[in-house]
Amino acid sequence: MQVPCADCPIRYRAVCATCEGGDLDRLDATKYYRRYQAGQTVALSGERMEFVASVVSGVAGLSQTMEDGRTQMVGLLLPSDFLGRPGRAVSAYDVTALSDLLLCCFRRKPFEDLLRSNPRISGRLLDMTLDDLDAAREWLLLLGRKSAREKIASFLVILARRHAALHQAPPGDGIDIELPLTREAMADYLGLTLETVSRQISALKRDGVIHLVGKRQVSVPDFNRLAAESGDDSDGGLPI
Amino acid sequence: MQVPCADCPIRYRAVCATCEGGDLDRLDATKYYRRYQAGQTVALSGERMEFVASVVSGVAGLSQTMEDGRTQMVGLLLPSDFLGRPGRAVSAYDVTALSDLLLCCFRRKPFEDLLRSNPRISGRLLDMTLDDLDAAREWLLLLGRKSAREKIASFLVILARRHAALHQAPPGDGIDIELPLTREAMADYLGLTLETVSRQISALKRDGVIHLVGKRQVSVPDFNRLAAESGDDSDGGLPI
DNA sequence: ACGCGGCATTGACACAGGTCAAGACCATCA
DNA sequence: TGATGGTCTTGACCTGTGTCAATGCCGCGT
Repeated sequence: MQVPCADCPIRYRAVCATCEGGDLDRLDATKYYRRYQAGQTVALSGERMEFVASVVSGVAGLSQTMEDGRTQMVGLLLPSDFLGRPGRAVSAYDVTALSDLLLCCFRRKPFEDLLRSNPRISGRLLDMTLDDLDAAREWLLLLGRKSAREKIASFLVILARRHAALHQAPPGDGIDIELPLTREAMADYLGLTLETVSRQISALKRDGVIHLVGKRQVSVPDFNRLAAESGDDSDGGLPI
Repeated sequence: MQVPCADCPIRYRAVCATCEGGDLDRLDATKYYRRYQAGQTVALSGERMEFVASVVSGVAGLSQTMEDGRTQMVGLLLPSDFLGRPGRAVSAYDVTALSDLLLCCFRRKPFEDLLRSNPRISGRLLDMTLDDLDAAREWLLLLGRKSAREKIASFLVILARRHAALHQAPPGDGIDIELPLTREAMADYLGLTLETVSRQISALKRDGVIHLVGKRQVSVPDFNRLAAESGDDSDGGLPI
């Protein structure tokens, strides 16, 4: 049931991207897959997690919850993203499968050994972590300063960009974006309530910025228009 | 004018923490200091930065600005924190000295060589980056879900914790916290306006949670009370 | 001693987004 | 075919925080 690393869909974007030959064989030998259904819990904050993993397909969310129940999603893991912190077995977040999810897992110990012995992998992980940090900081701007409408537009832009990055094609007009999250999960991610998410999506639709196909798919007639609604610098940062 | 690494105040917390003997000599030989006055710009978003650095003393802020001028601080660099991204010379953020600032700098090239050749340093940097990521994610919760009052309290708690961590003593009652930021900088960091910051500080004072000594120093009669106001889990996460 | 400029505080008011509540839509299952 | 439960939408109202404006505080230079 396992795909050989050489044929893996995330081969060139995941932690293993820079591996070759022997290293890849080694990973191939120790990896194992895990599947989760939408809604299932992958790990709980404060509990041990015996593995680290790459997301092969599907979407996972990292979230934090306050004592009174308020919750904020603090990370969205899409295919090729890395889950878990080497050197710290206790999860700092609740990890949930937001859609059906396939993980490519490595037990901690062998993976940490590999990290220590192989600068290719540790370098790649450092780079991915720095990217995560940049993404988190972009999210700080979104949560701290953007209006609800801008938040929704930004979120759609990010989904489109990520989708495009994985398929190596720039996001253009007329693309369809699949929303892998419920309105509630979007609200958790965007620091809003689900009602506000719903209202703003309706407003963007009313204004012709997006069209809805069913409830979970949006099509974007004019990508630049959407990008403009997001409030970000139009020049759009670094190409990835 | 340079302190030898062996006597450096941030010796055991900075990127260089895990270095010894020859490595330390090598760093000692290539490092150089830079000083900035409060308010000075260290780097601008989109411009090249020729060095990476550790903060020796003082406070620096990373911030992002939207086209219409809204700004959000996305990182606060305190003594021992690392500034700059190895492998990417163009700064993604505006970097400002929030107080008088002393940086211990390394030119990019030699530092990147060292990173490649020395797993001690690259491992330490990975660990620090993962800590930064965790800190950023805590900040996401703060920006997305906390009330203005909780934001202020959380900020004070963090300053107290960081101060304590550097001096290896847990934050107790009766401590004084020096605010190294103007109300405006605090507002930028907390996703508020300076007026709201001012009002909430006044409210915390009125309620006896804090006392003000001048405008820039707060004393905390009951640390647990303050921590409770922050809305965080009381058990307070991992000890550092 | 005085006036100036930067910071901070406080008040009055407006408004974006939260809260509460009612219903619509739609797939599933008896 | 209708009942059920999950998801989403929409409306009416409320509240926390932003906005705008006035004033206070304090260190500094002359």
